[in-house]
Amino acid sequence: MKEKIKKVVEEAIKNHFSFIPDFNVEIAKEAKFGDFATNAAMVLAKREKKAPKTIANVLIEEIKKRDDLFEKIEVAGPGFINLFLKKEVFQEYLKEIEINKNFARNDYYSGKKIMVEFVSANPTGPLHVGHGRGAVLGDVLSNILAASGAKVYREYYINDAGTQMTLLGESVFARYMELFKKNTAEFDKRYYQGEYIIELAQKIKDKYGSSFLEEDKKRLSFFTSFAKKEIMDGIKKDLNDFGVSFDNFFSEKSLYDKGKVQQVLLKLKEKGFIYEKDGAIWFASSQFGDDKDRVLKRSDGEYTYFATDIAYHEDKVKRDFDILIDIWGADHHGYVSRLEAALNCLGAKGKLKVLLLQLVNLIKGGKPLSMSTRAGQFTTLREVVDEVGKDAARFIFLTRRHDSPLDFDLDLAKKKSMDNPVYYVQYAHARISSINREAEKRKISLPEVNDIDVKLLKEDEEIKIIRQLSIYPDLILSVSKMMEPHRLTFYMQELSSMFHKYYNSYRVIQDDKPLSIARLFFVNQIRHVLADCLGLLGVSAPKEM
RNA sequence: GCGCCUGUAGCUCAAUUGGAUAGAGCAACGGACUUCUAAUCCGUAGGUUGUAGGUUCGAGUCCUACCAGGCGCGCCA
Repeated sequence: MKEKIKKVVEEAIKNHFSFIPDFNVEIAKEAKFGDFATNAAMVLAKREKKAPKTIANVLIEEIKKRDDLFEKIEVAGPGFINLFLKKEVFQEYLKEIEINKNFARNDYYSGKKIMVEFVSANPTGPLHVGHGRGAVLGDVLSNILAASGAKVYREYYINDAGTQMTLLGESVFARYMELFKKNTAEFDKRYYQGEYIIELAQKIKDKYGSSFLEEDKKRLSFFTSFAKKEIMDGIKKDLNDFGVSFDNFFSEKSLYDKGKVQQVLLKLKEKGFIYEKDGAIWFASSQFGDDKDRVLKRSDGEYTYFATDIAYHEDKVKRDFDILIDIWGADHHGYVSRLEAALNCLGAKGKLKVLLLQLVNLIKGGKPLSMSTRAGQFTTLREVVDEVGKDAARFIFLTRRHDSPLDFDLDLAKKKSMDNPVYYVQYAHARISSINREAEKRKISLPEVNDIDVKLLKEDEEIKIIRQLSIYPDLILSVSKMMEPHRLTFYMQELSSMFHKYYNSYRVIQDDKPLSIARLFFVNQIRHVLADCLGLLGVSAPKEM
């Protein structure tokens, strides 16, 4: 609806001025300011060197000439144009929601291929809550971009090469030896400490017995790959149970196996941005906006993580993606500029968009729980999901902007009351479903759309709710532009609140049958929007609670 | 020391991306179920938006400096 009004204003401007400025149409804060308001006149005022109110009056005349959407148009305050829509515009809008199943979709990213790379946790242990936040952000963002016409590809990058993997193998091996009482020394502090390492060792013992006690060159690589596969399977299961799926799991190791790392270094060298110093190989990233140059190959001959990451991102570019979205923990933010530098050098400037995730603090009994993967005292994603449920976990992860820290209150997430936003929203959906059941009981069913008398929906609350419904498509558009899915949860809380209020003041099913039908139709459009939005969030829309 | 993020009601957070009188929930108190689900709703209170300047018709939002907190600054990942 906002977009529609924006076009109307734009037409009016076109007719009188040679220039179309960047202006806003927004929902009015108060009833006396109408339904929507635009700042177009104020923005134009500067360029035209005229008073905003003069310009506003010109625009109003233009709008009135060509459109009959409006009941009243006024100039107010410093030069806002307040637009009062005719009630029937809103009333008719309900039919659009009902008929056009794609009413909340847009084509902003149409024709664009977008990769969203997220989670990408090292296969050295189970996912913790921080990964869960990234998983939901990536998953929902992907849904929204797809709703805006993009062809979205979800990928998980597996860091299955390098020292961490060796350490993982060694950790399991040490536990294995312990099971045979062969290792009297204390368990190395560098090793992964978690309980799951012992379980993996036990698994190997159960399956292969003592066959690894003898010295064997391939022994360690077996432990590494066994642990990696087991852990990765666990991660995939956790993600699956959390409603998060991927199109592809991309292996870092495969980059080495296919020689991609060497290739990309060669490419950078040909461009002349590689040099040797102190026995190491450096990339001149400072020439592309980074603070300083970075090492790609250490003096001991090992490639750095940065080197493989360049190779990986080059691979993404080659796969023809228009936009590359990476979701990282905020502790990696120092890494953004060097990767951007690399992509600039490779001719993919501006394609990368990194979203940084701040920490999740788990709160229980009013106190924070601390966590650290290495120390083995973390709360896993699975534990949280088992405790509060998938719906609550997903929803709460999206109640904050990604770059602000999130306090996740486990007690609150389980509470079945109005302070729990998940239930509040789901309850609205369930209540409408319940109204439907009551209607069915009384043999009231909805006729063809055109046989519904929407003019009966004339209460202020009804119009206000329809107005809120009408900006839902605009919300989807703006969320996909800004890449801020958390706005959806706020929108739904607001819409749910409006519905609950309405429910308490008006009866839907009653003696007046035409009115009952109109209102039944009305609340079901609320339900449609709630269900659509919950669907994008991957949260269920229950019919009863 | 340098860089990034954050700072809004007692608490947790919003604020349509520069718009009109900065809004919700929690916590406190009072009220509403013989009714389509009370997991709901209604009413009462709370503010120098960390501080000081600046930009303009207009600043919580943009710029500068400072204060406080978090994170990062390796030939680690």
